[in-house]
Amino acid sequence: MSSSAPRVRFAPSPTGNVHIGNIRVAIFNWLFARHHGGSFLLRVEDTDRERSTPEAIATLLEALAWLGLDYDGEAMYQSRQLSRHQEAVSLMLEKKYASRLPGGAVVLHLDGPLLDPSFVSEAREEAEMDVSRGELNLTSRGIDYLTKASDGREFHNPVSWDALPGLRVVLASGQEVDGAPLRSVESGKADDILAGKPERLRFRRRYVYYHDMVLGHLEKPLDSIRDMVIVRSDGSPVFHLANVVDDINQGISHILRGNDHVENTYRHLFLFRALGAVPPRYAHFPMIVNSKGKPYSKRDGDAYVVDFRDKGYLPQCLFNFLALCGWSQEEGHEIMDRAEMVAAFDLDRVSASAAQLNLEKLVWMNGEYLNKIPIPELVPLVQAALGKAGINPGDLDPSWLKRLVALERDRLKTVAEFVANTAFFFSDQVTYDPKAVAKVLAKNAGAGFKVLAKMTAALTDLGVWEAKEIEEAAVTAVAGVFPLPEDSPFKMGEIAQPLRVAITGGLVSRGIWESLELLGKSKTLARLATALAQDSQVGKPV
RNA sequence: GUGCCCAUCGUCUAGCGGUUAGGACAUCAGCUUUUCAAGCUGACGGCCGGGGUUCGAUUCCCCGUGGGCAUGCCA
Repeated sequence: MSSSAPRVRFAPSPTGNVHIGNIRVAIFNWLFARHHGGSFLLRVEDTDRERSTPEAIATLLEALAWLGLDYDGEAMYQSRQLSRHQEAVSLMLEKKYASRLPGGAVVLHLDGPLLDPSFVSEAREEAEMDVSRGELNLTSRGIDYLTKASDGREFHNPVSWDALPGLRVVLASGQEVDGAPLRSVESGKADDILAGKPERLRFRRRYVYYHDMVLGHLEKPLDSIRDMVIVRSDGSPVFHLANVVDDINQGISHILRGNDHVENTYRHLFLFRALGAVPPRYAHFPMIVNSKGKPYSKRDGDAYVVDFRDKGYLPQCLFNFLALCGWSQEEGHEIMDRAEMVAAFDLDRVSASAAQLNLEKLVWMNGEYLNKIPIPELVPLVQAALGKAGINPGDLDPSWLKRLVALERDRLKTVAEFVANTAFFFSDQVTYDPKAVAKVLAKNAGAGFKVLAKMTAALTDLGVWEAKEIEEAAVTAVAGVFPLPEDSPFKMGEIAQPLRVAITGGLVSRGIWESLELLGKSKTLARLATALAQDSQVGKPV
């Protein structure tokens, strides 16, 4: 094991949308590299010509940049590595590790010298294989037997002789015979055995194994791993080949990826061996599943990185949240900036079980981030969100917008929410919530309307249009005194709420006096008039 | 069919043989309040089942069960 700085990579295939499960893998790779002072490389696996468009690649790079996942050096493009892939195939063909099938495809045989003791065990315990469900055929390198699944599908199971040490065959008669003659068909004894209808094969099991930095010691019976096609009939390299060759060429020391690749690992080990390379160390992360506990599919639209951006989540928050999906600290620290995460990141603390996204917690966390973000940082985000909502931020007075952002920020959960919360500032067409009108204005024979009527004159005459003055004028006009005494027949809610409904149309907003100040005198008065005009509607549904 | 992986409150998780099983989000209640929130305080809520091993299992082993993945000339 080398003690030099690790080199890890993120190797997505650009499909036009970056899934959060993938981006979390990128985050873990990035964290691992930065924690150890290593390199985080990017490899774009763009061999799927149809899906790998320049736009798809741009989307990918944009997502990485948005989350601050800076990669070291130039990105490698898999589609440009074809000659390297071909060289690798020639080498394996030449060394007889692989052979060309009649159709032109190339297959790597997991037997012979490739069974390196560093990842393939010696024969161990006795094992048995049921071959009674289908026919048993002999091949040049081993056997091939058929199995049938309950749904009727048939599976070919080619197994090399090397995977069946000490082979014995149990015949239909119950008799157990030496399986060695099967290897030398010429002896004629193989026919005898096959004629005896083999039911079970007995042998001593060998295992392919490796140490996973998350899952621990992992192994899989050699007889359950099939030879692998590395080049298709049309001459193109398959994923496994390209992936491994590129990893070798990029000098990757640690492969950190999703759980769904565990099975591939057992086979990739052979590829590294066949190419004379030392395999990297591996770590496999659990998957992220949807609210039903199932893996995200293309239909779970919520799961794309851009969706989270569009919904108004902060990149630093999504980064933090995703990092916490499967990784945790013993002390339970959750809100962490990048430096803290880099310092604390440790594969030993990565969970092995699947994580379901707790979207409500993401909203909460985004609020935590938003409440602390400096105003100057939030303003541009708000401007973008407003722009998307059809409000030209260029038309707004910058200092006014700054004050509005300051007013909103403390309780904001997402940037997108800002637009909804402040809609009444940007449109004179106030939409009255019927329930709010009924509850606050119309109730008690229009008590709310009366309150509005009382304060209208006072506000009209008000000279200094600032929150404090507005409050004083309004309260005095309604209650006759200011500040409101404890024993006043008026509650603050009875004064503020009608005003809030009149101005915003609803029951919820930030501080009403501050809101009025920002809205301005003339608009405030205009809305009071509009609201008062609804008085004739009392008793009717609005 | 075969193989591999996983399993603690509703969700994310801490726990690495002995704990009143801890925290966060959500929920509920109380306080506070200028509505709604926020905030504060508290409550509710969990070791998938069965066998072992052990003086003692959430923890270790085995068997189930459930979920996921693989078994592609997809990536």
